[in-house]
This record gives sequence, structure tokens and C-alpha cells, in this order.
Amino acid sequence: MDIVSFESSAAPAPGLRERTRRAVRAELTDVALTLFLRQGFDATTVDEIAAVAGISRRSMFRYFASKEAIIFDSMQDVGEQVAEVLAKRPREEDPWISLRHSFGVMITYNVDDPERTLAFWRMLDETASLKARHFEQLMRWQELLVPDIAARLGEAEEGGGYGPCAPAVVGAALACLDAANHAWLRSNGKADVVRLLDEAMRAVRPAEFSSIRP
Amino acid sequence: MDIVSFESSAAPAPGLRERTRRAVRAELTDVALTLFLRQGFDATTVDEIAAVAGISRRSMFRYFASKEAIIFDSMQDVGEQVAEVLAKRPREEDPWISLRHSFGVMITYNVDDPERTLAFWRMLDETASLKARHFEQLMRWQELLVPDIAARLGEAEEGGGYGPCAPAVVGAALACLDAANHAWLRSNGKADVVRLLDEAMRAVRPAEFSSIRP
DNA sequence: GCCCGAAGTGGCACTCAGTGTCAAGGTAGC
DNA sequence: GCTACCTTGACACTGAGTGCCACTTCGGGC
Repeated sequence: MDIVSFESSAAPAPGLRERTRRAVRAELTDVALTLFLRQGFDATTVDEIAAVAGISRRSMFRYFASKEAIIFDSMQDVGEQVAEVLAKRPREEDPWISLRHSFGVMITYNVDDPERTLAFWRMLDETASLKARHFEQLMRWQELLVPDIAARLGEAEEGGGYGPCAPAVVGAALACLDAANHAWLRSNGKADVVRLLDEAMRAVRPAEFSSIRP
Repeated sequence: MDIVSFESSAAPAPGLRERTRRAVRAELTDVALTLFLRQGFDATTVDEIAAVAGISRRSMFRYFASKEAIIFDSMQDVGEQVAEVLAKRPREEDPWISLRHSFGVMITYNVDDPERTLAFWRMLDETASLKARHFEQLMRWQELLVPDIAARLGEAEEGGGYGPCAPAVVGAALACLDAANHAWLRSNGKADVVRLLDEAMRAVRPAEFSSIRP
């Protein structure tokens, strides 16, 4: 399964309308991604994507709120998968280890299709507007993971928010993930992502938690 | 000094042209910020800022690469201040402690002018496009701090890049800073930022490093 | 089979950010 | 004062994103 053409497999068949909508969305994402990777994000206009996909420009914006959303909507789905894995980890497990395990979902993309994933990350890294959105995406992942970690840390939700600890721990873990990804990118996909991630997370491993060494 | 109208005080008098340019920049930043805080970022057009500042729309884009840059250029200056403080910390000090100390520069803004800082952070948090750029800004700070931390960790720069550890540690620290800022924001500026930051950084404190307790 | 309301679609016009170009005015150095 | 350069304003243009309206299509009730 591709990191960018991924569609949530949650609901099996929620009516014809919804199914066609999802199919069209997947198709549009695929068309757009191919164009983005071939000629760059900025050099590809929405008109062009719409023309190739055989749809009107106006309808394009009915499927995606923005040009950037074409890319990041599917990444949100990946984040939800990570959250699902995290929820299934044993309650008494060291939170840092749980986070490390749930990141496994992401890392598989790097291993499954290095070429395309590498080109994808490189595009995110080189395009200014995407770089910004990428970090925003990390933040959305943080929001998905914080409730679980807060519960594990025994940090109660008080007055519509958490204390600083759970977001800090999740944010730190995501920083490790990002650092590993960047190091992998700089090595042109030659380095071992898993090893890089372990290295990064070992360097930051909170003192309260037990050892991560395998 | 205000977090947003800050201008680098590095060069004393590098010619008349440069001095006027800086003065105009500061003026523009000030005008724009006032408008942003009064009526919101999206509701303020570049034409409006230019009109109020008595300058042409075209010249506006000669001072700032984008509407967002009006805000984030000054934040970059703050990041450089943080890097300066970090560089002055003793070489043998625990990197985590050094980072914590260098963050002191930022935190002072929250204490000095809570009202304006609070409104400013709230705007960053509520405006989608600014939220994205804000994280990009954190990333730029990371780039400023990584070389120093890499040296402290004994991580050599190999082939145009660092290993994953230094970025991971710096990113983790910035995640703590951000978590503390968010918690402070949620408390409407009532909570103690310094305490929140210490709490967050204690929760994530890497095991290799010694205790941060004062 | 027929009809009706809801949802999807395309086209048009508009706002606003951002960029290239060019001509006019001002400034620094000789 | 002259020249070279830098700054500025004006105009036109592209591209993202939105509001609106008319048309078609689909799903369900009769």
C-alpha cells in the first residue's frame, strides 16, 4: 500500500455515493502525486491535475480543501493507523517503547517502496510550502497520540486540556521520528531507517522510562 | 523589547541605506502586527497594510517575501539570540541543561508583556496558515541549535549532515518548549511558564544526562 | 415507471497573494 | 555635475481559493 494513495479501510460499504467519492479521491490523489513527483509541486497547477483527471477545477476543490490537502489528507490516515497501534499496546508498557513500536507502521513505507518514498520525502523537504505543512502534520499526529500517552502518564485532562508532559513526550518522540527520516533522506535511502530511529530514540529516551535496548 | 518588532542589533551603522531599510522594516512590522491583532491575520490584506504604512503594495513585497514573513522574520532573530546564549554555555555542561537555559531568552517575552504575547500566540494557534509556518519556524530554530549540540555530543559532521541524535535531542527540547507554551496559552497566561517548561523538560529529560532539578 | 428532493458537477466571476517588468526619482561615489 | 546603482510605484499577469447559479444525476417513496 502506498503512503500517498492510502484510503481508510474502516467502513466496508457505506452507500454507493460514499464509495464512489472515495474511489474518485484515491484516483485524484494518484494522478496529482504522479504529476507532483514528475515536475514538482509548485510547477503543477490545479487546472493541470483536474484536466488530467478529467474533472473540473471547481470539483477538485470539492474533494480537497487545498492543493496541499491532496498530499496531507492521506498522511492523516497514516497517523490514525499509528494511533490504533498505540492503543493496542499493553497499558503497563513504557510509553516511550509503545511510541517506538507504533512508529513501525510509518517506517514500513520507507522499506516497502524506497524509491517513491524517497522522492516523496525529498519533495516535502525541498518545497517551502510543503515543508511548513509537513510540520503541521506532525502536530496533528501529536494531537492523535497525546490522549493515549496522557492516560499512561496518569495525566488527567483538566479543563479542556492536558498538562505539558504528555504533549512534550509525544512531541519529543515525533522529533526523533523526523530526525531519523531526515538522516535517512540525507543518506539517499542507503541507511537503515529502523537503526536510525532506534539511535535517535535512545539518545532522547526519558530517564523515567526503562531501557529501550532490544 | 517586543517579540515581533525585534530587529537585530548586530551591526551598529552599516550605511544610511541599510539603516533606513531597517527602520522601515520595523515600522512595517509594527503596523502589520497591530492590524493582525486587531482584526485577524486572514482578514488583513497586504493592500491594507501598505495603505496604512503609506507605501505601495509592491514595495511591501520587497521588504517581506510573503505576508507570513512579516511575522516570522522577527522570530528568526529571536532564534539567533537563543543560539548565541547556547554558544556561551560551558562546553562540559549537560546539553539538556544548556538548552533549557538558552530557552530563557524566549520565555522572558511571556513574562514581560503577557497580554500582547498571549494575543500573539493565540493568533498563531488559531490561523491555519500561521500554525503551519510556526512549526516551520521551530524547525529553523532546530537548524540553528543543532551544530552546537552535535559538537557537545561528539557527533561529527559527516558528508554534509549530522547523525540523527543531535537533531533528535534539539527537536525534543523544542517540543518541550512548544508544549509549555501551549499549556501556558490554554491557561490564558495564568500559569507559570517557567514552571511549565521545567515540568515538560523534566518529563522528557534524556537518561544519559544528569538531573535538571534546581 | 414516475416524481421529487438531495447531492454532485461545471462554468463564471471574483478576491487576494505573489511575481516580472519598466520607467521615474533619489543617492553615493568620482 | 555626471554616472552607476538602488529604490520605488504602477501595471499586468498567474495561480490558489471561494461564492453563486444552473444543470444533471442519483436514491427513495408512491
